[in-house]
Amino acid sequence: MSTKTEITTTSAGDLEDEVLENLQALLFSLKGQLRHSLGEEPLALAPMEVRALQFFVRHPEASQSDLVQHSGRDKAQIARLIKSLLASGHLQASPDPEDRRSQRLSPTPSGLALHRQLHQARRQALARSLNGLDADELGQLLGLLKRLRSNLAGPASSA
Amino acid sequence: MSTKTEITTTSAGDLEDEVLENLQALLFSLKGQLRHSLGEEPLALAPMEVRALQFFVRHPEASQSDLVQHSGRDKAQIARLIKSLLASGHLQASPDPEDRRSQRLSPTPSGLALHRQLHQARRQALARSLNGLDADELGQLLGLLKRLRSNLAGPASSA
DNA sequence: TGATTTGGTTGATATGATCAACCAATAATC
DNA sequence: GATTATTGGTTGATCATATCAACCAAATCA
Repeated sequence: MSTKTEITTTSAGDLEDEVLENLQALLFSLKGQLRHSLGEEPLALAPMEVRALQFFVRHPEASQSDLVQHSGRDKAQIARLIKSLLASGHLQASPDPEDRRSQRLSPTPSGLALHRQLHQARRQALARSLNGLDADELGQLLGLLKRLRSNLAGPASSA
Repeated sequence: MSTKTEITTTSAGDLEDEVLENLQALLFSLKGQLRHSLGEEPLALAPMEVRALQFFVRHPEASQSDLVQHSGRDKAQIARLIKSLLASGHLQASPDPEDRRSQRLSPTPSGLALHRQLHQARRQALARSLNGLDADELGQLLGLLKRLRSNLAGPASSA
């Protein structure tokens, strides 16, 4: 496997650049692969809806703002995702007894069923990309990714 | 499959799931960080335009379809990116002597200058996320990412 | 009580991405 | 050489993702 990519003509920082590009390319491919595994037939849910649903499967009775915090996404986006999931009947809402502004969200049976199905398919796609990695390497990868994330988690520099 | 490590607490696939989520979250944060580093002031170029420009800095005189192949993106998207870069004067086109349908694209001086500037800022953002990783770990990460990518590179299963 | 914060909604808009239809030049075939 | 298929590129339509700002009403603080 002579990944002689290039003759390290310039500076060492190019390695870092490569990390970025590989991350981007990998996620792009993975996205395609997911779509492929999940939806030969037109899938009912957009990817972000799937992820939102997943969150409420894992954290039933959570609120909308819980998801906002957990995901870091804009609350407007989350609001629309949830609206759509409620409309499609994959999520159900019950009033929060402690705060009348807010609702507690949980998957409906059909939401759960769909989630299980999607989960399966996602595993397949994922497994394909992780093919050939042993547990050690998987752990390494995960550890590295988490470190990168935590490096960024702090204050946004001057903000 | 080498299903030798079945003893895990929940199921082994959860680790894989975590990889996906960390990838997605990392790239999301990185995107935000990039925007932060690059454009306190409203940046002239959209992220994908930056990447397209980068390609032609690295491969001057390449054609539009070269970028399509290299990036795996839809040719319509590429066409619009290039159109915009030509309009903003960061790319210039010269006719391909061997094929009158196609043009050879290169960065203009201003394109080059902008690219250098963006490259700097990107390095900063990137450096932040890679903070604390030594060369070894960086190499590991890169190697792992490339392996994942190549796992997906093949034919899309049955399609 | 009034001021501020918080949970959520909505509108506007930019970007990213995909699909399909199409044109013109080229390459392939007979 | 005429016919056909392929290729490089363009355009339109449409969807998904994302961000920002304005806003409302319930909740909390002072």
